[in-house]
Amino acid sequence: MNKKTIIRTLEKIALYLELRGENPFKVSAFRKAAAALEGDERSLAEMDDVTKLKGIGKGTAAVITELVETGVSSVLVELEEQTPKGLIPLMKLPGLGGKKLAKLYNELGIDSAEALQAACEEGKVQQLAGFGAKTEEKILKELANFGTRAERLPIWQLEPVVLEIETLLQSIVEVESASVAGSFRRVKETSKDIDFIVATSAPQAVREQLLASLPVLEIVAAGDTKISVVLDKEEPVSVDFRLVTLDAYASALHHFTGSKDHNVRMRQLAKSMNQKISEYGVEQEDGSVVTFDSEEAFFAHFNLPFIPPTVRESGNELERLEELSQLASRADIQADLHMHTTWSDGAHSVAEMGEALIAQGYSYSVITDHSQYLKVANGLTPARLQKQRVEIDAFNEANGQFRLYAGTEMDILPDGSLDFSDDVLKELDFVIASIHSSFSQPQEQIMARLEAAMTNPYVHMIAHPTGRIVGERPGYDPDVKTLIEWAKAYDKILELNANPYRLDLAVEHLQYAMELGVKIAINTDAHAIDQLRFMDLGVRYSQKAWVKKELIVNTWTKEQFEAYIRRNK
DNA sequence: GCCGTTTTCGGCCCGACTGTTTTCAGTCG
Repeated sequence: MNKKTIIRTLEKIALYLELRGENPFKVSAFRKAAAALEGDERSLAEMDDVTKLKGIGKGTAAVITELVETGVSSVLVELEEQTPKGLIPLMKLPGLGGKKLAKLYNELGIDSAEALQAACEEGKVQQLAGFGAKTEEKILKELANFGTRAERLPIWQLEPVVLEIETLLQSIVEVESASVAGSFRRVKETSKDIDFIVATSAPQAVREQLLASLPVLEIVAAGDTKISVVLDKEEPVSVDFRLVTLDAYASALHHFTGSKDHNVRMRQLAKSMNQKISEYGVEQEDGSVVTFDSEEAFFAHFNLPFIPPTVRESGNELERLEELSQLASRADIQADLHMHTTWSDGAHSVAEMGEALIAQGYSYSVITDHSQYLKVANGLTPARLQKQRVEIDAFNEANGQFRLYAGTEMDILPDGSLDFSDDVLKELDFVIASIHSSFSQPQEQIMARLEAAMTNPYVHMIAHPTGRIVGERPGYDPDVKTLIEWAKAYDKILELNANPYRLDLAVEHLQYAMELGVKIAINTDAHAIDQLRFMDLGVRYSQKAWVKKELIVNTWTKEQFEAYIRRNK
């Protein structure tokens, strides 16, 4: 019995209890037990006594033991027998929770979406106590687009929307301060909606301008402090705005950045100090409310260092405070080691990219256009590579301290050979190897290709090591653990590709890379100047895996970097 | 259901919004 199955079973039990209208604290006890298991890195076999974990007691431990010994949970089986299957998906219908669904089932026998629709159309629902005509109408409306809207959207779909809204907020004079919050600010790979915190003393004016300027598909709620809309984008995007006064801004930003578990931990901490955290500030024992100029000041109030949004997840981050200073921030980044120009499939010239890199504040970077195999991307032959080098040299002569290195993003071919000979590679400053073809090969073949790159003395880095697209495709299925072990053995760099389509390596793999002390490079893979902005996203994503600054190659100085790239020459 | 240096009962993070209510329950984040 694996741990994941046990975690899922506990969560299922919680869901069923919720559907029966059970005590919410009992429901959350099962979820907490699941979270406690998930948050512990040990395997089940390594734990001698699960009840030692905080959140697991007699009841949940009995479920776990039974699962380990028999493979089934009698508690869950019984719940499943007593609850109609059709009710489960209805939990996702906005506005309906366990209590209401329990009532609909108990009093009207509603056990499916179809039955619910029929009951609403017959006007039976509005006759129930606690329900009314509006509820019935809302249920019908939600049933109409039930299942048609994506539950969570990938970060690359949300990022441009966030940029657009940020620009709009900056143009509204009544907005004193504003920031995105929620899971997007924590750089989660997918989000259910986008949250914004807006400081203003004129909420009505801000509300009017937002509603007038945004492509609103639907207004879900529009109160004095909260506006909730669905925007008309490729996929409908839910956006929440919280309007607060400037003195409550830092507290609200913290509160709505979450995560939920992080907030719970913070509130418990406050409570132990006889204080109370709300989104408006921190209430003291005497009833007065302290507010803060910044999130830094908020954390300092509890004698904590600033905890970056990206690590505010399980609550365990409060146990890892001493590691926070080892995390990288955007200001630590000296270089971007992977990008394209008009020589292959990029939108800007070498000189234009160079200027933009200097404007980013970098002290060096590498131009890495595609290699000859990738014809669709106008990949470079050895001859064109030489011509490009002349252009790069000219740029360097004209630009003093900043150094642009000549590199390549070389394809690893389907047959396991590399796209350039060693004679070509050794002339280059920096060699990236990557896979862009034959994704569906069996794992052994993919690994043989990667091994060819790993063992070549002139290759420095493997780019986007799994080829995944966030929320779209899993990639080419390498044995990532082995790949990371090779990177350690052959002293190669693995990329954290910062493009929101990729975020590759993913957090779980970065964590293993950290265990082994493998070097990581955070690169934008920019095909145009405006994509250089993804560096910030990549750096913050690295924080989620607690990647150490010293292992991030592009935080190194130019001299350190040169020492590494010349090591085999 | 879980937890405990206010410890075996009584609380469990907190507040906004909505719709249903004449003071609150349910849902959501």
